[in-house]
Amino acid sequence: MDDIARDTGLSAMTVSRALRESQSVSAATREKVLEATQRLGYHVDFIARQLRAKHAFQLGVVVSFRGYVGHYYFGQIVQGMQQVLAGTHYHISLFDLESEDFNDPLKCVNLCHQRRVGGLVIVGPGQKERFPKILADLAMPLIVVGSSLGRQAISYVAVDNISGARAMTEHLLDLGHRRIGFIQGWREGRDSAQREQAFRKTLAAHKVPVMEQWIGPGEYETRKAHHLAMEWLSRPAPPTAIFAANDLMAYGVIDAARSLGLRVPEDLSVAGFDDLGSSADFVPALTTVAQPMASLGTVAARYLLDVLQTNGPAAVLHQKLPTQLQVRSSTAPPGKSAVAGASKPKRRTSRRA
Amino acid sequence: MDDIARDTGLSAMTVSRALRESQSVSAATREKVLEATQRLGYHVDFIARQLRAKHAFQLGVVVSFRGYVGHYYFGQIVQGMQQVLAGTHYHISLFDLESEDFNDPLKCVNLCHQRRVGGLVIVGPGQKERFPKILADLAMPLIVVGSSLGRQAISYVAVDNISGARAMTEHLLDLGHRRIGFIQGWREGRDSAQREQAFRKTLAAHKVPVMEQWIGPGEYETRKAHHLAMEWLSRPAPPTAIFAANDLMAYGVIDAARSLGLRVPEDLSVAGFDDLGSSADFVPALTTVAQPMASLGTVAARYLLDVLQTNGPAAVLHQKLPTQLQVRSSTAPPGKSAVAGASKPKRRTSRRA
DNA sequence: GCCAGACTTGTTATCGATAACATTCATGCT
DNA sequence: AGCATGAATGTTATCGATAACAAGTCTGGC
Repeated sequence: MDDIARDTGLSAMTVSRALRESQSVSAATREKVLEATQRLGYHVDFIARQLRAKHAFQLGVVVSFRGYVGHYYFGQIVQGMQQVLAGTHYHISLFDLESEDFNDPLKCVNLCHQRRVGGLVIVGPGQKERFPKILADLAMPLIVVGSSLGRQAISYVAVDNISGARAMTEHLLDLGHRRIGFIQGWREGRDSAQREQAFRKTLAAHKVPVMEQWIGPGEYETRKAHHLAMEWLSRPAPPTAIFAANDLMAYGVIDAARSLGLRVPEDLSVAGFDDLGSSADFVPALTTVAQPMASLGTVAARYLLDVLQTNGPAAVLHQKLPTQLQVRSSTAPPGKSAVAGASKPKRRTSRRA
Repeated sequence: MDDIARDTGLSAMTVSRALRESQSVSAATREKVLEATQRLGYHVDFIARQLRAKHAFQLGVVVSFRGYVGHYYFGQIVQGMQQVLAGTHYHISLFDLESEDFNDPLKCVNLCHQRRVGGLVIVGPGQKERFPKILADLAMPLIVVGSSLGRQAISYVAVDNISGARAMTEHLLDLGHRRIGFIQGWREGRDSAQREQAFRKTLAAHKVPVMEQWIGPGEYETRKAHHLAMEWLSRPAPPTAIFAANDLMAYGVIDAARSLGLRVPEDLSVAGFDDLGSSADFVPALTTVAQPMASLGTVAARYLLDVLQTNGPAAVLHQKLPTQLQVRSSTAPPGKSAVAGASKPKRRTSRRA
């Protein structure tokens, strides 16, 4: 600030230049300025810089606080973003979908302009329908994370549910399973539907019949999946494998199997989707499809930064990140005994962790 | 902006006033201004307002992205903060403990001044040692969330581990348990130590001997607790109840009991600490100590807002929030059979959810 | 009829950094 | 010598909102 200028006998302008540009300031002057800056403990005021630059060096993350911030994924995504932003001047600002009323495009625009947010990351399910219209009003780089939006002119980065579910289904088929159940997630979200479709198509491609009685809703909830699995497994001739649309439901299935005296994976193979942090430590360790959540954040942040730097017309990014099949201890070839039903008691063995 | 002023034939000042103050502007004028504001799609520029007000209407959340953002609690705390901030103009900005180098007090001050952060919320373990010094340099309201700092002149809000662990221990004693194990969390953190101390003291107060062989380290990890419980439970005369310092470890204990053919809670009572979202849905539903994580955020945000509004010298807040005992299905009076050991197979019953 | 006091609106200066333009000074060329 | 060139620095204006102060208007009371 002016103190530095006075201290060094220079003008504020020169100080400003010395602190930013490498050209057009003599080495001796820069030296002096830097020294004084250190000594007086000066630091640029971002707000003022932002006002002049019409730019706040901020990326907004729009998220449902009520429904999603407590979620495991949210932190992962933010962490991925931060990795990209660490080297830059950019920061992350959180916007609450509920309290800000992002349903109203006008308010949304207001807020972003008010805060001079450089770009927006929309996180979480259920946003896809309303954001197209908002974007039209919003001359702002924007990317939706976690939902694939189809062919719309909005950028998104999502996880490739289809290849992930296909890989898992093939894994179960390769093990020899032919009687496979599938537990669905939310009906509203596209993710679960894609996983289910991939499951069905992969079975069909391998000429394995799809058993409609073993496809049912679990809403991504442990408890609902538990109930469903109890039903399936306590009837005669139950499935030999169950593929749940997320890990939490897989936990529920495993628990149901146990309370019926079935061993996992000997009597029933169970597969999930997500690879939650706890899934590797679960007993038995869960076979699942790992979602690259941090990478979602990384890609989103990098995209916005790119767009902001080129400041040309924003290229639309439609990216699906590959999943990774994590084969652990909850899946195995089907045992002969399982066909007989669930009532027969078995000897219990300790499981590999 | 000026457009509004021109449109309404008023001065920018009057427009500014009409949009903020309820006094000192005539109703007719305000009407006109608001109408024009709507029509022209105007919105105040926060950056400019901030520059003038020397104040950014932001609370910084300092958190270890690497270690804590993915954690379940983080979202809860942020959610709690947002509840308080929803009615205000304040927003949440995230600062990464790692990439910002908050170890260096100078850099920390710089950053906060640069961003004009109004107050700081420090989240996560392990901050207590270094922040005192930083605070001295930092003329900024600050509160540490989740760690009790003892008698230092830094505000904190934390969970009352001691009363929580005492309540749980008394619950187990009330049920009739006398052979109770305890699984510790991280050695470094104070939380686990406090829970353990409360456990020991409560036993002592009830003249129940503390069994050192049934107190062991679990590091808050499911798997480690699983191993430890396997060891304890496969020996003769095992404990009839195990109190784990967090829920994840309780899951591990329940799993260990099951793989040894023990029923929970009939043969072994298991208690946790945290009340994770999944714990109520776990089968059996977990008896645990609920931590008011969202309240931590709420209290922290409210404290900072208070301090910022009074702008007098900040009163130091040392608050411990009460926990709540959640009695569910994983604890019960000790069965007679448990004393005999773990090898005898039992009939399996379905459990209450 | 005139003025105190309340009410409403306008003017100027400011927050701090910096873009755009102006100025100074030294060097090298004809 | 005289002037063009360019490097280094200084001046002014600006981003947009608003605090502080100024001024104008209206009311009622003497």
